[in-house]
Amino acid sequence: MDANAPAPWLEHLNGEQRTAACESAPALLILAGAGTGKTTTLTARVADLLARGVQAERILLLTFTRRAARELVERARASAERAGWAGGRILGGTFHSIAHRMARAHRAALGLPEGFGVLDAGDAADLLAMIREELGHAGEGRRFPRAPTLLDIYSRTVNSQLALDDVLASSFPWCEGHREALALIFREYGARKRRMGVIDLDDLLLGWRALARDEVIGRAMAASFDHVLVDEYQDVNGLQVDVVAALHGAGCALTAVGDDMQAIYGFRAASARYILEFPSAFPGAVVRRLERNYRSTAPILAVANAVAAQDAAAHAKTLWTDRDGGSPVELVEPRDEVAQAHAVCERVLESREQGMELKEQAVLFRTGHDADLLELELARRDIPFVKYGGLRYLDAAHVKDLVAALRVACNPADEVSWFRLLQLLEGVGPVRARRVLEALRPEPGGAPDAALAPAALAQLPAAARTHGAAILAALAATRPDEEPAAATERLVAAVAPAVALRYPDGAVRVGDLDQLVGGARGARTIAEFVTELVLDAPSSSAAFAVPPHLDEDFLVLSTVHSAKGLEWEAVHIICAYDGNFPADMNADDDGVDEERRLFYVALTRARRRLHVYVPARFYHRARGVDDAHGLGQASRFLAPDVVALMARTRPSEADPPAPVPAMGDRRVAISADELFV
DNA sequence: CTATTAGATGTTTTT
DNA sequence: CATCTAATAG
Repeated sequence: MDANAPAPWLEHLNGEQRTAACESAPALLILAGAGTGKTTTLTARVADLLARGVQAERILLLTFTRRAARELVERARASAERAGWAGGRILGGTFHSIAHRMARAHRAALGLPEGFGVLDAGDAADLLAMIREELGHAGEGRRFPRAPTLLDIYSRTVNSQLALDDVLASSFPWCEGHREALALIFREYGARKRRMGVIDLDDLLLGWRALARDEVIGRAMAASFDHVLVDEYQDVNGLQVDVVAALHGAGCALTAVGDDMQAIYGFRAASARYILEFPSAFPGAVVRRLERNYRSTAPILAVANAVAAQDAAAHAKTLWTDRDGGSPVELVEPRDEVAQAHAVCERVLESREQGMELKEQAVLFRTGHDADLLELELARRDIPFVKYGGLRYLDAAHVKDLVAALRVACNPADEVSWFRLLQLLEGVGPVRARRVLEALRPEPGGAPDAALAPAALAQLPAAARTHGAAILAALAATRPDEEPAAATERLVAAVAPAVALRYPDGAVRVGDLDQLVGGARGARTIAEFVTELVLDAPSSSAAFAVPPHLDEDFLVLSTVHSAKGLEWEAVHIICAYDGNFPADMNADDDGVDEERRLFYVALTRARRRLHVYVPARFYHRARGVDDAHGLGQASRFLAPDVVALMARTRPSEADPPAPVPAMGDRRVAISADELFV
């Protein structure tokens, strides 16, 4: 490539970015600090590959989220098209979604039935809960890990590829006494999944690795790609590295991009170790660094660098910028979380007055919970917002109910979904659900069949028969290969009356379900639609303070984890007190290092304005219950040398005058009519 | 057998 | 607060 006349897709890159984008070594590691143009460089590299004649469909792009995949693929395609390239589709997605694709292509080799289902975390926990109960660990008086904890242990064991003993000793020492019982449960869990014809998220990775390592299949798989590019490599775990290594070993060129300072998924058995060991794991690998930051002002970078410097083990990698000026980072110390919510709102509105759209501002926090009070305050002030992270759409009980129906429709062997669906009916608990299920089996041990409704309905209490009959009829009428939207519509109609009855706010929930019908329109089969929901769960739809219109301006609320890879003009980091940030559940040395990186990620999301809030008092319980509170210590990451770089706003200044709610248009009902209906 | 209640308890982050 | 357990009412 002629350096004097760069190709159009390389024009806007600086020297270090261009070198990285055009590197032709078979293994390349790009160590890219926060805001150094990582995405730009990766995009340019893809465009460059296309220009050099690599076929689009022979490029595999692995990213951490679907959103990132879409963005990268679109940008790369756009710049390649501008350069006159046309045609071909880059294969891009998360490890899990690509793994699913591979599993579908090699279903038989993996011993999976047609239309096999993928359990999300909630389903997996339900299945584990079922086994836990059957094996008699439910009410035996002594403490035994609950289903979500069981899933944590299981998942961590699989993803770290360590023996159960080691995982228990290092991460779940309080469960060590249950070693045998746990092993038994996990074995049964595997057997049950096989019988039900389903796999979980971890199985997707296990399956892909098995395929990639197979003499014949793996070779064919690798032969279909020339280049594999992996984004956010600091957050891969051992399984994912195995997959990538297998492909590379069979001839695919490998590009990894990441920043060890931003490794924040240790709880998922990811480790920055893999990015640091990249050069020795892939001999001959070329390493390129990007250190010039284009995102943030100097004061923000200074704070971020000072926090990063607290990590003794981290690479000395100081970000620099030649942008001068910028307002100092503000450290706000409100009296308590109520005052914090006020302080955030004041600053958000002030920035908006100065022309900064709400969308250009974000509030970041350690846990979804941290934003509770703020959400109330935003709602009170009519400030629209969207919350990412925390509760997901798929976690809502009624959505799970419908998904259970969809799953049963394309896989009658899925007993966990049957179980859930049946308990939606009035007067049906675990015992009756089980009896109905037995009545639905054509023969003992066989898969339940919705067509056997008459016998099953006899097991239901009278009140549940109408709804039960409607649901079973809708299931019996549904074919697995049917148009997903039509099937979803029918099932929603059948399930809706039961949902409306089951939940206090039933009407709202039914409305939610109708929205799913629209979502089904894009998918080819029901099974595919459900899998899409699992692998790319829409983030909470319920978190709107005002009705959502996508073109409307709204403030972004997000966990730091969900904010990864994103940036805003102004960032507000709330609840930065010790015990929360770092979380004291993560207080061992490795844990604190990871929390520090998390804090670093939060700091480096900001372009021009950054505010860090440390409430002096915080409540142990969300609100109202009692007055128990702790005295907040500022996060240990806000060490004196860090604070010295910030502008402090003391409590008295941080506390706005007591809020005066607008009372002008309020109405208070004094009628007692509702008592006499 | 299920629904309802009271009381205890735990409690992140995500594909 | 949400979720689970145990005890009791229907």
